[in-house]
Amino acid sequence: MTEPIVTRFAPSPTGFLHIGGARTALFNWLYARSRGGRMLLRIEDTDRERSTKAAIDAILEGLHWLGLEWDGEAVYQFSRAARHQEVVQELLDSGNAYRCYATPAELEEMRERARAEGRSMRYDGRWRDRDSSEAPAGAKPVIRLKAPTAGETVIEDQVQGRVVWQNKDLDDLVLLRSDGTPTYMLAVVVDDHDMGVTHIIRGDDHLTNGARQKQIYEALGWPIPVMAHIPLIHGPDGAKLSKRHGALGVDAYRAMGYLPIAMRNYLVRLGWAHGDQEIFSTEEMINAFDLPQIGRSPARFDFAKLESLNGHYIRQSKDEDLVEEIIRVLPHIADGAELAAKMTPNLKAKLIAAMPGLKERAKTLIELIDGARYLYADRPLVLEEKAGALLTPEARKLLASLARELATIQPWTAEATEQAVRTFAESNGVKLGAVAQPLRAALTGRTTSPGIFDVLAVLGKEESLGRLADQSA
RNA sequence: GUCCCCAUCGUCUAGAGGCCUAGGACGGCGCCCUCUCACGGCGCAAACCGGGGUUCGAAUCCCCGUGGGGACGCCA
Repeated sequence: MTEPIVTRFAPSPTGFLHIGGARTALFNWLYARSRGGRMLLRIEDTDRERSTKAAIDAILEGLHWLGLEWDGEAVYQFSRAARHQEVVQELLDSGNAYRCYATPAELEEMRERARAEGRSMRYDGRWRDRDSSEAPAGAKPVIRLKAPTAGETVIEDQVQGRVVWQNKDLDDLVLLRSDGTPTYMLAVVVDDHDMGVTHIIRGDDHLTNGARQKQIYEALGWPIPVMAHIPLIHGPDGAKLSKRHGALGVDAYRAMGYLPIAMRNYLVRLGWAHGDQEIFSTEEMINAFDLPQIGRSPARFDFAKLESLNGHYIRQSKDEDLVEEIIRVLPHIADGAELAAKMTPNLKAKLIAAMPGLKERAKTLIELIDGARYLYADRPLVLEEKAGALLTPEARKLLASLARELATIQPWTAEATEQAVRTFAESNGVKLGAVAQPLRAALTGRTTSPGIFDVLAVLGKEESLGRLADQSA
């Protein structure tokens, strides 16, 4: 038997869980689930200045919402500082690390000069072979890795393939800051090792870090995890994702009315494909997912496709489930409280009854809520501009006489009302649309509602006639 | 500047030397369905970045160019 797979998602809580992070989490989750392994969660909060509780909560909640559950307790990196320092001492003892007394100003000047002379801006190793006794009195050193200066560092990446760096191009990175706290580069290696992580799947902005981290693993004599660096997601314009396009927190996508299952389906197809298949159930995704099939070029974020997928899943959802989703999203959207306050069992039943007619034409939960407005809006109904235009004096007269016709209908069904309206239009010598459209406007206040016969059925005889009376008076 | 990665329709992608007059999906356009809007059905337009090789044969392999992207912090 092969060893169990352990993946991890390791966000830094300096902001919300953005779309790229969500995809990274999804890939880690899928990989672990597909091989019967585990996905761990580690919060990289060693930057005390920028890490916030709010960001941690947003990340945790975002993962929950997306249905990406991790295994075990979340690990907080900051709490492991003592262990990190212990490992650095080991490195110091084995001669794989050294104290560097160069000041920030000195380093800044060094980079400045390198830039001016067109050389790479690496640390030049000025304290690599100097003794601490040469240090200025009272100076607090950083600890740097004594990285190899010759040969090469190679990563056999599951996505990128074999990537080679000349060691002379890699400098001696800082392991411990002058205040004694560990840097990200060191903490990641120690934590991944201690947590038993076997596969590191992360954004390809970490590819160079991968090489540097491999040097730390080698200095420590630890086994190196399998790495997979996935391409970043770009905005519609091909540039780095900014707030303007897709770099919103996942909570923003929830607020826009997207379903978790649609998000997962959209995200998994960004940079990954399984033949021509577009729609994946979660189970299918898990079964088909693999690292080498991930493309190496960055993908652009496309709202239109996300929306199309979301529409697909809305249409496919059960009516009851959709109403539950609506209720669940209410606290997260503007004006949601208003509807939430009106959510009686009666309204809920009406919403469920209206779903079949509504879900065919909604791409988001928001559109669904909007389309159902005729069920919960205060009366008198406020008409949309276009709807108002439809209710000409002639149309109102027509509707008034239609109301008298409808009042005689015996079993109030969609079929019966349709028959009555058609007959009415015919006997008045007008097209069905000439009656149906003003009727929709009068009953729903809008022009693009569901089929008017569905509306009549859902509202019921009494309410339908009441509203007709309101608008045709 | 140095190092690294990438390059098929507008977008996501299929394609692992002949199956490609390059396939699917989203978007666009047209037609059908139809009480509106959608859904659904049918159809159309739309791509192998450029140049050299290798080969009987290249979207697929190699090199160069060009164009994108990422990394070069006592941030993560």
